[in-house]
Amino acid sequence: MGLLREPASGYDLKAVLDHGIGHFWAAELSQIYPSLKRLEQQGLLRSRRAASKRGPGRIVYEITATGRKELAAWLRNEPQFGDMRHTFLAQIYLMDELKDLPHTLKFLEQLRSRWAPRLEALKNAEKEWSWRDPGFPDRLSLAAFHQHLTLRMGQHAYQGWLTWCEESMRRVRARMRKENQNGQPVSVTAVGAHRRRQHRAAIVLDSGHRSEGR
Amino acid sequence: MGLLREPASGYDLKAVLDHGIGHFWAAELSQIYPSLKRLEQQGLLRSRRAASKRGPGRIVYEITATGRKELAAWLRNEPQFGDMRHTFLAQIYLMDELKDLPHTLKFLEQLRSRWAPRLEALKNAEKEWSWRDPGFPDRLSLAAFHQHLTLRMGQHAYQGWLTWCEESMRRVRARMRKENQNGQPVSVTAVGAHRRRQHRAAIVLDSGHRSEGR
DNA sequence: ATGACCATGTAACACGTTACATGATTGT
DNA sequence: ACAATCATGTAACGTGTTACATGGTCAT
Repeated sequence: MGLLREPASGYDLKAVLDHGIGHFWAAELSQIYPSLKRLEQQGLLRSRRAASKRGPGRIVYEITATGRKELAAWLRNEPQFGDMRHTFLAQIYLMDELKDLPHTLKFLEQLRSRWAPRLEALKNAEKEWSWRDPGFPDRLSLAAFHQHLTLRMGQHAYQGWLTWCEESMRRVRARMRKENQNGQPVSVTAVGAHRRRQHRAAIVLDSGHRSEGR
Repeated sequence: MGLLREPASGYDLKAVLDHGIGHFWAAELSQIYPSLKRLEQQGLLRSRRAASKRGPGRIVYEITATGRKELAAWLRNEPQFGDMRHTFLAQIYLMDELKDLPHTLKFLEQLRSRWAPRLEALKNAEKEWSWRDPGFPDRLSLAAFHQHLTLRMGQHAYQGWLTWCEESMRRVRARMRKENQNGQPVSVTAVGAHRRRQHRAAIVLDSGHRSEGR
């Protein structure tokens, strides 16, 4: 709920989630539909039937007064931080196991080629917005203003990651050059040996071998 | 698994997760222990008993040859991206509902005061590392090199978020000034008056009500 | 003696995903 | 005819969290 201050069906919601705010929230239809039903039963949403051009009848939900109260209370809560379990970082963390810097480099390139287009997409979204909205950056409606804040967050996040990617790729390349010159692997100090004993947990394998994270 | 290239107990693992690499991976003991057992049964880990100064006997696990093969295979997979469900962004996205820019500002301050110390912690970790390791940035062991990459990622990520925080706070303040000039209502909220109920109110659907993200 | 830390585990529950199931309409 | 899109749902499964259960050692 919360997206339902304007009426929408479960299907609509999925579209918003995928295209509008995909960079910080996602959900599957199989999760959305039961949730809508439960929230309606709790009196936080109300629904009505509506026709549809193609396909079966839609069920359009909207937030109730009670729902708004709940929503406001939730918004006044302290910020809630998710768990950020960045699997690809765990992969890099352990990637020395492969002793294969070219692979590390390739891996970083893959990260870049995922994020770069997403950053572009967010920038384009902003640009298009600025065209169609006359009071773009400074005279947005309150709702649009808050939405724009989250859009900017996405940009800063992707930008940071991409900067890191470039830095890392430079460093990996430098290290590869050095290895080639010496003809020797570089390892001098076993950092893990003194204080920074860092091990990597079972969790990595628990997460299974799925190749794509959305 | 994967952290177990050097032997460690479940308890050790938890400590590493919390202190060493908390910025991209977390797990609870109640998840770790069963996982270790299962992975041992699958032949990916082996265990032995060990004494402990305080408390009961430890069970120390270590990766097997089979486990290393699995690990290498996993590392050669494509990067796996988690879902990044940033609840706090959803809160901001919907925060226009409150019509209370001072609250938005306070919220952003809370974000900053969470991230700023974490960025500092990562910078300090790097600085201490540079002291105790003579070949710090350029002559690290292969393992340490990869670990350092992930450390840098944490820094870039927090840095990006903080930059966004500052930008956003500037914009919110500017908007507040403008509202004051125009004589438009700046909703006055009794800051202390709200009870901080734990809410399962959920933004879009029902994201739970965890108050802290680690 | 009290609390902090070491150390291992189980049970119930919440959450999310994939796969399955159904069926209409529109464009090629 | 076939694929894509609209539209709603259920079932099985896997993973992760909280709460519960147990008990030893060390410092104050």
